[in-house]
Parts: sequence; C-alpha cells; structure tokens
Amino acid sequence: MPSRLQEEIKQTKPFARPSDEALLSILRTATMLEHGSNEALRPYGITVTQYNVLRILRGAGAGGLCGREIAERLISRVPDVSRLLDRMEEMGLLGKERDAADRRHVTARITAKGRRVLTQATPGLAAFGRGRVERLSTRTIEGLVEALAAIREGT
Amino acid sequence: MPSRLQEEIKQTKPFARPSDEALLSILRTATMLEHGSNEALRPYGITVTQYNVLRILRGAGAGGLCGREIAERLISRVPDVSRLLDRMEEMGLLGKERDAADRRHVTARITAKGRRVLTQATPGLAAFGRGRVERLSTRTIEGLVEALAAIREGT
DNA sequence: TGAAGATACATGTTATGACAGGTATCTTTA
DNA sequence: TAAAGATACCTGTCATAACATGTATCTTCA
Repeated sequence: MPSRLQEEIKQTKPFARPSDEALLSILRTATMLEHGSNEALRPYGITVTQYNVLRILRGAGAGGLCGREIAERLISRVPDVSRLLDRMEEMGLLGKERDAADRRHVTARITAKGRRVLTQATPGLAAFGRGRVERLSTRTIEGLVEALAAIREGT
Repeated sequence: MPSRLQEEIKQTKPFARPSDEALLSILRTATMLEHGSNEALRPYGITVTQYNVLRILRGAGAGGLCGREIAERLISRVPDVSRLLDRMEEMGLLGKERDAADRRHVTARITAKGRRVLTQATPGLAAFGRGRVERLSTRTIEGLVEALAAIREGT
C-alpha cells in the first residue's frame, strides 16, 4: 500500500526507508503550514519570519540582541537579517542601535508597537495552528514535538 | 522548565498550549532540514524544490503532468511553477509540450537526464536525512510520519 | 452558435533569500 | 604598539517566490 505522502505527490516509487519519507514529510508539512501561517498573519502585516523575530526579541528583553544572534536563532544568513531588521525598523516593530562598547554590533530591541503586534497576532496564528494540530491527542503532539527536537539536536 | 524550542530561540514566555509549540517546531525543523537538504543536493545542481518536481514527474510516468497539477503537489503558485519548469527545461531535466487535445495545457515530462540526476541525487539527500532522523526508533519515526500526515490532511 | 465565464498559462513588478565581496571595529600577538 | 587576523555588519547581484494582470483556449448555456 502506498503511503499517504506518496499518494499526495502522486508517485509510485516507494521510499527506500522510513527516514526518507520522514524527511520529505517534514518539508512538505512545513510548506503547508508556512503558507497557512503567512495567511493567518497577513491581517497583522507581518510574515512568519518577522513573527519569529518579534518572539525572539521579546524573549531577549531590554538587552536586545545583535544581528548575528538573531540570525543564529532564525537559521538565516546575517546579510539577510540585516535587511530584514531594516524593514522591521521602518515598520516601527523594533529599534536598532549601534553598541557603544563594541561598535561593530548593532543591537535590536522590540518596541512597544512590536509587542503590541506580537500580542495581537499570536491568537490568530495559534488558532490556525490549533485548527491543524489540535485534533491530535496530547500524547501524539508531545511525541511529535519530542521527535522534532531530537532531529534538530542532531549534530 | 522551558522547552527545548524555547531555549533554542531564547525566549522566556512559555507556549500557551502544546499545539502552539508544535507549529513552531515543525516550521523551525523544516528550515533546518531545508538548508541541509539544499546543501546535500548542491553537488547535483538542483534544489529541494527541483528534486520534488523530478520525483513528482517520475511518479507521473510517460503521461506527464501539466503545470497546475505540479503546482498543486508542490503547494506552489502556478506562475512560479511556470518559470520553475522553464529553468528545469533549460537544464534538460524535463521536456514541455503543449497538449494537442487542450491547447491551454502544457505537459511536462521527465527526461532521461532528469531521471539520472534524480537517481544520483537521491542517495545524497537520503544520507543527509538519515543522519538526522535515523537515530530515532522506527516506532518514533512512524509516529512522526503519521502525525504529520494527519496535520496535512486536516481541512 | 456565439457570447460569457472558466481554465491554464505567461508576463511584469516587487519583495525576499542566497551568495560574494567590501568596510569598520575589535582582538591577538610578535 | 603596530600589524595580522577575526568579527559584525553592509552592499551588490542574482535566483527565487509572491502577487496582480494579461492572453489564449476551452466550456457552458441562452
């Protein structure tokens, strides 16, 4: 019997191993979730990437974070974060400031508006995620989150 | 205790519900896997998206598929698939042909070169995926794949 | 049958991400 | 302390993706 993923992408050749299917499953599921998440966030004028930046900066508190640190957490390249932060600064979601102690660093901090947008957008995104995920049992969700964390920790 | 994902993105505010964490976990894991997959595929001159197109077209067989069908399976927009197929045709990975019966359709079919590249690239991608996933038990992987399929099927 | 709508694709424009190279600042060390 | 290297960021360029619009073809039905 072909797997569900095989049916979805209409292919006949089976996966050589379960781990092969797992890889494509994650990528495919993420594509769907990212599309949906971006739609869910559109009313708030931010993308999933920007939402993540806001969460990260809120978590960082008053100290803020420099571009390299944000890039690490986003799994993005520094050059792209540079311009991403530019755009978000223009939107008023964060402030940038050149660090006095080490003038190479540019510290970004979430603004009041950034917090507000984050607070407003979170329920919308959560509703989307729950609509997708919540039919699964708590036990299954926990297993999923654990498995994904283990995959990310590899290396 | 903060969850692993919270630690990774260095944020203090906990997730309101497990499903919220699940959503961000999938997105974050996929970002990592996509980066790695693209690197694994670089020696073969294709991206993950192109790899998926090749798999889809091989699965479709001699009949090929039209752009809209490919877009559906890729979860992409038709305009982008249009140009994606253009590029892949230039690379010799597939052929395009206007359908005689319905001249609106452009049917894409994988070429011998496309099959060859797919065959060559698959072990490289699989090796990357296995390195990440294979430490998990078969049981866990199955649960993961099942949970993701359930999420995708929602709606 | 022919006009209106639907379908499938192409094109133009803009935003975003990947990558290479450059500049300013800091750290290390001879 | 001055030169060499490392670090953090910026800019330019190109590929890719998103979005709106245009065009050709087909389908429907009055």
